[in-house]
Amino acid sequence: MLGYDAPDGLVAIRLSEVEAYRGVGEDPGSHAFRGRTARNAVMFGEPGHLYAYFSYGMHVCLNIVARPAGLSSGVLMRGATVVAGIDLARQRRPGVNDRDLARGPGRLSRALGVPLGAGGSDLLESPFELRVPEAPLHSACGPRTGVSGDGGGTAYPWRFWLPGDEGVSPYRRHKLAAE
DNA sequence: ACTCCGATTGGCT
DNA sequence: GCCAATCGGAGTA
Repeated sequence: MLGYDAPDGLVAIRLSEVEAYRGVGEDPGSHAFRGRTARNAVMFGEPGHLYAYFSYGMHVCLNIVARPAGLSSGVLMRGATVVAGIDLARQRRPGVNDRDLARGPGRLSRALGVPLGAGGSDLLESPFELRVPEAPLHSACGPRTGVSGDGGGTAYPWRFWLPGDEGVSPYRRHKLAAE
């Protein structure tokens, strides 16, 4: 579960789907593959911090840094259900079904109200709250969505989701590398 | 300086 | 199913 206490109120979500990205030279699908830049610097920093990036000119996507500082990594939060502050989440996403409030990476950041500028924040400190499930979850894994080129195929089956969970994002075929 | 394009979404056919 | 929206980063010159 991840909560964010924004100036206008608190929303918390329960994650249903994530994608893992490794780092320099290891993972062609990773923003860190070609080395450290100003944009991806957070991926090289402390685990538990927030790597936020801006995509398609309109969306903010949120990642949790997972590996020790000096390496590089990110876990993209792709799908979730709202478990607290649902009225506020509805305000932030007018006209959207409750199920769809956080079901997708761009939707998720909007429902939580996390701005791009929050990138680099420690998710273990206020105004964030990150909690891990008490018992292990049964998850499925498969190819990552939307990743083009070599990083998208079955060589990197690092999309993880909870089968049947309503917070899993709608399936989209990833772009396959040439065969 | 200039071009290409994306870890997407929502609206329209 | 198809496609426009929208803009910063990264690669090239």
